[in-house]
Amino acid sequence: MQQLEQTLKTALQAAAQATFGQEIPAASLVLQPTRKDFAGSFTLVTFPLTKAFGKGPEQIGQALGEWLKANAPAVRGYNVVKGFLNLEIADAEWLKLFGELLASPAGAPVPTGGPQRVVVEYSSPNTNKPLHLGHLRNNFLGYSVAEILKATGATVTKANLVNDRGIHICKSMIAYQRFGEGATPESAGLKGDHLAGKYYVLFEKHYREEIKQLEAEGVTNEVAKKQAPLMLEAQEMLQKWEAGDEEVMALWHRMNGWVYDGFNATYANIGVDFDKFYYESGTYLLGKERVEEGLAKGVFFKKENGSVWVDLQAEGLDEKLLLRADGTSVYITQDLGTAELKYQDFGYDSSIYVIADEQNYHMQVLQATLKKLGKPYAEAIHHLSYGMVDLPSGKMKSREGTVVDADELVKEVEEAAKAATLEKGKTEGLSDEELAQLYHTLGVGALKYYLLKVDPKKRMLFNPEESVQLTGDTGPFIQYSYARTSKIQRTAKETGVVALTEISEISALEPAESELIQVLAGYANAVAEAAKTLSPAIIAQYAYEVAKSNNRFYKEVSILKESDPLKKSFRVALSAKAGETIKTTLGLLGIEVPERM
RNA sequence: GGUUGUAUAGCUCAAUUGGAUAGAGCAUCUGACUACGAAUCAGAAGGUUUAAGGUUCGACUCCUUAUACGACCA
Repeated sequence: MQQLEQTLKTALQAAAQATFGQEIPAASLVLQPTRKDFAGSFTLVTFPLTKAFGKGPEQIGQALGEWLKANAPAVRGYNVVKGFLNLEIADAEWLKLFGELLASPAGAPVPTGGPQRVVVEYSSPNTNKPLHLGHLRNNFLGYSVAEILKATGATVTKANLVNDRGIHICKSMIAYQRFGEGATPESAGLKGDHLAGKYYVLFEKHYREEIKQLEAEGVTNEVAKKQAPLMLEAQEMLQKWEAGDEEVMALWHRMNGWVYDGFNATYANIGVDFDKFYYESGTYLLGKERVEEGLAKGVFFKKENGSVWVDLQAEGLDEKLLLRADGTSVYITQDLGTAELKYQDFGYDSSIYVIADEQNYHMQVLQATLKKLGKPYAEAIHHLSYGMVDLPSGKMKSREGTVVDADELVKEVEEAAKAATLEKGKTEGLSDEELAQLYHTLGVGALKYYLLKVDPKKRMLFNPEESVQLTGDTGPFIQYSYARTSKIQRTAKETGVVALTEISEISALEPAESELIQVLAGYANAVAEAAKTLSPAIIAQYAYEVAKSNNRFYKEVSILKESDPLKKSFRVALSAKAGETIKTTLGLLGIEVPERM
């Protein structure tokens, strides 16, 4: 694509010189793909040239187009609609472009001049409850953004900061001590994260009852919340934890171990991975050191009660608490430590935090605070802020039992894929393991595509019925398009058809062919744009576009039934390239492709 | 109260960053399988882009004000 666009731009400059004796300013020399309803493949907008050239937009378009048609071999024809010059490209140019595509291997890096060493932090779960739908959007986004950045040639580290300490963990532990009766994941027949989550819910339930009880005795709600025995116990446990109490630590290790086993199973199931785990329990002390450093430098200050604050009013933010009066840390304390650890470990020039948009303010504070400390990595911090996932019934609330559990959801989409596959009845000869793998590929593919196709920064609605849809703008639609190309390649191999490598002998192209080539050539653009904006949605849209174009090509021209052997092997090659592009593009979203479905 | 985000077809989302007649999918209607795989393709219908002003050759996009919903900070 780069080369063809360059050819056209050079030709346009020559045309402008020849007809108007002037250059087209670089800012105006932007070619955009021609809209569907008009003839042509590339469009130059001529409105901006009217002043410089002293002519009307249509006159300019006519003059440039006429010159190009006569003098530029790449341009086969043109048409002018108002201020738009649409250029039709000669088949030979499309073939040359296809030759370039064939020469560049699948997944070749797309250099963008963006950051080279990147840390993407995502997932970052709490160890007191299992993953839910909201985490899925986070995990899919983080994984995908990391893959997209890798595709630009960057060295990317996927990091997971586990929130493994704090009062919420103690709540689960207290409830387990009281009601657990020594249960283990094995004895309970539950994944470890679900087991821990069960006790967290139990804590909340009994805690609410205690509050009610106290209120009945005439205590105000506010006081009751603080004085409920369960809460006092939990706080006592937190202090013991900070003091390193042996018994508490043993229980903490034991329960967290269960939870990690559960998380790892979920991660494996949804196909995300990490290069590095950080634990809040291992970073909050370093964070406290940074607070001390800030005090020593005089950029933080202490209030009379001993709490430590940073004043960010000059940055348009407020005063922010960094350390409580009793010396215990708050959320941001450990963030200061973690940022530094990550920098020590990986020396990033970009550090991406995949965190929901409710933390926008928090992330601004973190960055501003690091700047105050004069940390060189403060500028490298980027918050990939994404919107919440809503359910048709409203917001997810664990307290009201309206959470969608991640493991459950995956099971459901697999079931839907299974039902649809059995109905189609096209999978004869596949083993049970292969079938299970297929249902998983399709189900998770549908789910990932559904969550990733929406612009990350937008709040989105999760419709359970739509998420398991397999037709239309969905993951399986694109996977199906791939499966067809795969079948073509298998049959071609069996019948001894060899994909063309020397394209110069092909003469005329069908519209569906040149269009597909143009779409395939857009891969680099899509990756560059997605990397710049940290938006997998752009990749999802591109994948959909490729699949559509590939389907049209499949429908409109014969591939294996073509009688001309040269054309046949050209089309086999084009189909193969389309399949390959779909595979690498979906790969950037963490979606796999089936050879059959 | 302060800061901030969002508002596009019945529903869920796009719109190449200021360009053409605002596009897809779902749902509705019509057509195409003795055709390389119909999980597909072709088509119809569906819009005062929340409202009112402004900027200019040109606005869903930028500016002002208002309204609605959300998030965060006291």
